[in-house]
Amino acid sequence: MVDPSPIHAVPLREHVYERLQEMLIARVLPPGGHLVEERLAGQLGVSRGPVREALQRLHRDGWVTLRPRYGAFVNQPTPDQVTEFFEARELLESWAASLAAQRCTDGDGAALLRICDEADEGLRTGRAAGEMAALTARFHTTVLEIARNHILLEFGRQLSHRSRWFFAPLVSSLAPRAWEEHRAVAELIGSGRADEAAAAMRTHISESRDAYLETQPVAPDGGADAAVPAAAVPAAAVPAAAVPDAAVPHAAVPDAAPVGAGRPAGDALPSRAAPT
Amino acid sequence: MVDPSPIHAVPLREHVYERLQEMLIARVLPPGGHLVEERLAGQLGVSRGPVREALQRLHRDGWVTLRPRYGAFVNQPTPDQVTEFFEARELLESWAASLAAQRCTDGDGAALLRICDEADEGLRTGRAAGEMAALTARFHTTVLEIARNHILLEFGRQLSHRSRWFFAPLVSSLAPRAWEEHRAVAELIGSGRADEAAAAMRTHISESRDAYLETQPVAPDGGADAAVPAAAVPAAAVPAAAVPDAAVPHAAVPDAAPVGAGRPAGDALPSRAAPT
DNA sequence: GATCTGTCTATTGTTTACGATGTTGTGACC
DNA sequence: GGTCACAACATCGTAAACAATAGACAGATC
Repeated sequence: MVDPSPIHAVPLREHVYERLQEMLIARVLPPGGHLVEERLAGQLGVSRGPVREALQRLHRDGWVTLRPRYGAFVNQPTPDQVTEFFEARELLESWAASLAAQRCTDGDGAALLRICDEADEGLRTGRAAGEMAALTARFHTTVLEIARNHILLEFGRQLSHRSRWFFAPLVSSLAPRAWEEHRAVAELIGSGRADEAAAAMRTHISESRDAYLETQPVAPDGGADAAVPAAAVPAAAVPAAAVPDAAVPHAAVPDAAPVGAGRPAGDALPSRAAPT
Repeated sequence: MVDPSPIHAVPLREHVYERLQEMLIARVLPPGGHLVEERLAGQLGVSRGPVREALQRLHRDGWVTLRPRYGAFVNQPTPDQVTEFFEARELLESWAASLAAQRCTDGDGAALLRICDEADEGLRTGRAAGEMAALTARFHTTVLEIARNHILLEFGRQLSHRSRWFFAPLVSSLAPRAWEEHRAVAELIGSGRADEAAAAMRTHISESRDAYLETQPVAPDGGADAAVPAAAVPAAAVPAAAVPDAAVPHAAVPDAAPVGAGRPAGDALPSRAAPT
């Protein structure tokens, strides 16, 4: 079962973690679904060890719930979680914008604007939604990097991933507006106007939250309720959308290609968004 | 070798994680030291599995550095890390104080003040430094809880633990002053004055940083994790540039009592500080 | 003497197998 | 209908083994 390609520069658990993240974002692993170590291990072509470790990290990062002796279940955002998520983002990122404005070099500012340019180009040419989402993630991560605080960066990265998860079904709908706001933030950061940059970022995230809440009905809190009304869900697919959270004892999970199946480093996965 | 007590409500890795944290705070595992899975497993009376998982979590929480095929090394705070740490704390906790002031119930306010009372009592009677540190942690965690944002709470908890680690050697010296400030914050939160509470908390943490820097000489830079080159290169992997240099290849680590040796739940460890 | 090279050792990364334990759901029974 | 025993399932932990590799060390070469 050892895969023939000898390149294992990074531990398997990392690959598994990323693969599972992709599957969660793509809703291949639907909210409420039960993640069984052995089944995942079989699907990914590894043993249970790395899967266990990846699941624990997914748990710490808020993707799944680990019930001590029973298993891992895919989280689905409750209204409270959505509120808290955007609140945290608003805090962290507006502060990051402020710090970034104070610590921004010419190169940093240029890098931010380059991302905006690339996004504009992408919007004109109608690039894939996944790529645009990756660009968005890169913009926000870059702001965090310019702020030059590794703790903040780490926290922000966690939030950024979850953001991709939330927005996966409707990512394209709000892109043009968002990128106007991104550019405004970038210019304020580049010119060192800290307070204005922070305010702009706060507004941006606040609007992004409103857009999310208008478009995306959140699951009712308690969880006993099944059948999320698929009404307002845009045509953006969502394969197994209405999943009853409680009681999906054996949610059938489609197969997936084994991990680490020979591929040196580039790892041509559909969307590799998390930058750096 | 199976431990005779049958009560394993929580996974062993949790116990191991907490035990290792204690050992790190107590400097039983000294900064720069090499943590060898098998040795720790032997010392704690468990197998390698739970130790691996605990080490990975310690890595993710910033306690140790994990070098892919070589091992786990205890971090030691560099000046930059100290700066970033207090910066992050100042942000998170002042924000939390503001939110807490807006969302504080009568019971919440009373709980905060009760902690302050207990601390005053402890200061008068000269209670152990470890207990006072635990009280401090509890105060800050309680503020985060009153803010009612689980993401913020989780981030704050991570910072709080590291705080105990930083301050372990000098925890008693700044206690009385700190508790005056704590009480001031508590009263502002209790009376709902958000902006003032935030400012007070910011001041408190800022002073706490100054006290730390005056007393504690920080190690010269070049320590733990790699330096992120901020923006510019999005794809570059940057595999841990600056190595721990300190080079304590086989730091002798004293023995420790096995984990989970009997004891149902109360777990009478010397200082059980992390509240909830 | 300094540098390069090859070997050796220690430790991690991963797999496999097994037993113990806790959770959940089910069906018998009252 | 409600309660209890039981079986199925999945995790949790242990143990043992092996491959791969990073680092240390000794030896050869310049």
